[in-house]
Amino acid sequence: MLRITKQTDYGIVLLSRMAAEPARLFNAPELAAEQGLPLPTVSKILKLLARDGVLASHRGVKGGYSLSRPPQAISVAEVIGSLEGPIAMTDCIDDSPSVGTCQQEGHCALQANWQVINRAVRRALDGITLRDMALPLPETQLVQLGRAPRTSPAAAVEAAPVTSAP
Amino acid sequence: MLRITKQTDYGIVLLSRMAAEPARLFNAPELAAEQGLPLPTVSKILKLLARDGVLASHRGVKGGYSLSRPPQAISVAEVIGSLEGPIAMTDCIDDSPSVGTCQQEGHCALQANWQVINRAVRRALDGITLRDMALPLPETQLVQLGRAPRTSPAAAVEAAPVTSAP
DNA sequence: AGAAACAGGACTGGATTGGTTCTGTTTTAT
DNA sequence: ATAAAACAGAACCAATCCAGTCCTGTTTCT
Repeated sequence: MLRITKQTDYGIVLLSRMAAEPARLFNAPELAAEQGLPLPTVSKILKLLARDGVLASHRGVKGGYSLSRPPQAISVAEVIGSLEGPIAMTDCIDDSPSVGTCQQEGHCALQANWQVINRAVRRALDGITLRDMALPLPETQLVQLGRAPRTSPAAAVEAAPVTSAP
Repeated sequence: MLRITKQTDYGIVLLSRMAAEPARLFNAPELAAEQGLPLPTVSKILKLLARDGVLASHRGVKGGYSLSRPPQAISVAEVIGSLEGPIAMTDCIDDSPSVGTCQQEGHCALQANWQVINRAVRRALDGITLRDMALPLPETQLVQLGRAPRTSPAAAVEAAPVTSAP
């Protein structure tokens, strides 16, 4: 339905993994190997997330990335916004509420409509946080389910009350 | 944030216009001229919407398209689904609830996560109908606002209760 | 000092989209 | 009956965008 770039897809994967151990420091090679993704791509994604304040970066030989905030304080909307760019659903719509800067007259009379749609989608995505995406179970219980703890299972997320915004 | 193709953008524009006069029959050249869009593109979009049952088509020299249902019975989700294709937000996710057909092991453990996101977005878009997008005012009142009735204003949509799903 | 990691670019092959065009088929009007 | 107007469906090309890589810094730990 609505398309998302692979970058964003990977980003959610990586962040979901990190949200499972929110305090830990991860570095790019480690995450790339663990998730089976190419290192340059992982690196690129993490850089973007760090630039936009989703991740905190630590340079140097023992450096890496960590979540800048607790998982429940990072929304999927913010992640998508970071990786997908601030491009709204259609060209001339931005976050700016100033209407009337567009050339296409008859067409852009619908700006307000798209803002309504955008707002509804954003609200939906704001209601989902990394805590909902991460495994809500400690690793010991994961092993009980017969899964290796190196993957981010997200098995019980199905029943998470994600749509009930706070 | 979430990207939408220009086709879908135009589609919403056209349908919003049509929703202002739900019973009327519009033909492609007319809509193209009125909205200032190229005819072949408009034609293509209307064809897609007709194929998926959003529009009813009437062939012949006095033919054209009309909404297949009242505006409040056509959701933005359906329109986007028709024009954007049934492609979910990420590759391996479809409407089918059958999980486990994907190759990428560690990666696609997050299927359930994306389904949560998809469902939230879909619910948000399901709550917005063409009635919300169309001008809720008759043309007489539009003229009072100093606008020519040939454009779809969507001025008062701002306050529409779109996010309160039924 | 050297190695390991992040920062920030530029760059390229490939996929996707935007938009057009062409050949039908149906219906109305002359 | 025939021509014109409109939809149906498919093929097609150019331009854009994305995925993924690579390169040159800069920072920090050993």
